Amino acid sequence: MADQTKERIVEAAYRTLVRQGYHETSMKDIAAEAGLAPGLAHYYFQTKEDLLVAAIEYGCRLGFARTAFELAKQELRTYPGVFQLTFDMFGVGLHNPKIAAAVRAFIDERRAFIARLALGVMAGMRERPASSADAIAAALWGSLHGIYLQKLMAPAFDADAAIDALSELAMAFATRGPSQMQAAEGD
Amino acid sequence: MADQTKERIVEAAYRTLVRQGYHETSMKDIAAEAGLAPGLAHYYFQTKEDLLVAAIEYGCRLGFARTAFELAKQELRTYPGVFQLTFDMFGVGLHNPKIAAAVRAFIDERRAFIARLALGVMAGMRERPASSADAIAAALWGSLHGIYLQKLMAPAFDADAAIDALSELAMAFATRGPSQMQAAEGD
Amino acid sequence: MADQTKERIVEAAYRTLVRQGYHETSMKDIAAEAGLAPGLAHYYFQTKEDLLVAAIEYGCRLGFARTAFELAKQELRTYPGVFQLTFDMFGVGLHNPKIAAAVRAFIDERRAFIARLALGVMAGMRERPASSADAIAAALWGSLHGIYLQKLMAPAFDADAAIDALSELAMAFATRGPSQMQAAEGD
Amino acid sequence: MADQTKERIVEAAYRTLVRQGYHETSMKDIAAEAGLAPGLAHYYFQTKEDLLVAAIEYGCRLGFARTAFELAKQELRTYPGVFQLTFDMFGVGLHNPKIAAAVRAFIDERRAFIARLALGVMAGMRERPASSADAIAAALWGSLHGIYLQKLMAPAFDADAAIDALSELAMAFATRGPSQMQAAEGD
DNA sequence: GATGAATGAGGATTCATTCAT
DNA sequence: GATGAATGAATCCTCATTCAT
Repeated sequence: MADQTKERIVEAAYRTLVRQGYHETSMKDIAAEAGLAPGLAHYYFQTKEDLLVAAIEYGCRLGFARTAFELAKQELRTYPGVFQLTFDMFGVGLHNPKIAAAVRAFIDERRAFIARLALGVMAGMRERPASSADAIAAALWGSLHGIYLQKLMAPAFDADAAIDALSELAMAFATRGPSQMQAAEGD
Repeated sequence: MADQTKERIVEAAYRTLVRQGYHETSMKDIAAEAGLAPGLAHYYFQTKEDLLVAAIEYGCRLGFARTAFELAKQELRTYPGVFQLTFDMFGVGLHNPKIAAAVRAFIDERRAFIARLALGVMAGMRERPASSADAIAAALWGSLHGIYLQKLMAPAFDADAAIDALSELAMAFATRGPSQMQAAEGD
Repeated sequence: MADQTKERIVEAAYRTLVRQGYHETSMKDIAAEAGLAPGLAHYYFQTKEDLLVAAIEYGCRLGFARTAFELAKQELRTYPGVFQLTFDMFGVGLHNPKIAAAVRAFIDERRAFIARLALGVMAGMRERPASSADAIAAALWGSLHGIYLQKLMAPAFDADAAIDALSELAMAFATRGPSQMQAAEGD
Repeated sequence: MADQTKERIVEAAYRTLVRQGYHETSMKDIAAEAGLAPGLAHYYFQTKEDLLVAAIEYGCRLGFARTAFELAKQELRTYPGVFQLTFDMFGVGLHNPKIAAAVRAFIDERRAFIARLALGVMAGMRERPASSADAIAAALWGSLHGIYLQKLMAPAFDADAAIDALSELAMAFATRGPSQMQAAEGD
């Protein structure tokens, strides 16, 4: 029962945070969304920060665990809330170490996943790329999130087209023959 | 004198916002940083939002107007404050239309710049890419900002390597011969 | 306990408002008068306006429910605070719809009471007056409050004498025979 | 030229005060309405209070100097602003001696006028009234202003009917024969 | 475990007033 | 006389947090 209540608070916090953002969400708002007394949130979570960390984790549990570019498009459509909250948290994390840690963990987890994909692709490449799988993963992660960001800021933005373009870039990279430049040199 | 004072406030606002973030920065803080009376900030800017918009613009004026990937690396090193503030603003803009507009303007301006670069590159390509210059610009903008983001969240993160990787991706794309896949098919 | 506290705040608000007037009374003043924390007044009343409306109602509860002219004199002596607050509120209500509503309700209630009296008197009159009971009630209400007003503005003003004069007017009206003018004409 | 500017400020103050009320009107508002610099009002009037007193006097100069009940009705229609400002000032004057003095002067002037009317009427009465001309004037002044007040608070209120009723009362008084009650007794 | 009243510090904003130009 | 920038105190209101019940 205790655990159920705690979960209820976290869920309510997640919903409210996605809707209103960190600074516009009061503990009272969260308690009200959960249908509980204002003081109770503080029984389970010492501070607002602690509750926020839990809410981020909850948001991560919700989505995430897909594959490649095609899935990225679905992801954005299916769990827009996760991204909204994530970006909101980036801002907070910039000035708040506790939140920063939670956000960092989230970034790392996601990038590790993409790094595994990158390693798989690189394994099949004729020519070793100069960049490490890690750096490539970072670039791809960054690209995807930069696209999500643009979509959030301007809902009319064509995120699918951007992801397709990114995919084209990545495919050109993965499937390139002997570098054209070198080829030209070797000519 | 009036304009000087206004500028002084904007500068102070910029510094304070970069250091502490929007919600942790009070108008009083800004006035103190500028060495002026608390009420004065409101004399020049009706609301905190208005001052923030001016600070964003100031931040933009500060940096920006470079060229390609190599310059991106320098940019990040030279004006990390701009990016920090920008990401902070993303978070605020998610829930605040006035800020959102300022951020959107900033995104658009930068992406247009990259789109011009992309067009230049595409002009030299043997094979027309399936994606539009705009979509490619969006993908690249996203990629760069995603990388900046990771750098901000984890200062140990090797942004240069990630940008190099991205550059490799982009070069592979720009210089690819007849698509390998097609080539293979055509074999 | 909650209700008691709320009542305590309203009482304190009433006392302070009577003493200092709406605009010279801060929420902090009221809380201090009640011996409570500054934030508490806002816990029970969302805005200063809301608390003011409650204070007006409280002031009304305090006095009011008497009979005729003789009682009006006592009223003024016994509850001068109610009238002071009322007139203060007229001023505020002139520019503030929420307060205006409260004041209006107060006016209507009092006038309805006087209208009942007027109806009783008129029932006993030989000659139907040209004016409606309502208009007469309005005139009498106005008269009494106009007198209160003069008393407030100049404490030396002889309100009793003015009420006596009004009473004489009203009695002359209530007890008049066939109009003298008509009588003279008819002679 | 100096006098013209001063007058311009007073006029602007009057208009603004009527529109917005004392506490919602800032010195800046008044200066803006006059099309002058914010600091200038303080050159001619040491404090906001002083300017307000001048504005009240100006308002009085504007209207006022009519005759009896029929004129009272016109007055209300012709100069509603004066009354609005007057009542607003009553509220302020309740807590501000300087304003109170201005308001008191205004009351006295008006009542003296009505007292002269009352004396004239009483001179023609067969039977000396028990009340003094002064007390009667006070009652009538009160009545008229009470009616104005109701009109201001509820524009739909039929002030004309109320003034007619008051007129009927007064006429009954002025034209009564030997008091009915006494007459009855004496029967 | 749960409630919600109570606390008090802090924030944005307004404004009468002053003063150098 | 006139300007408008500058001051800083004061106001309403919000909210994380505590605590008695």
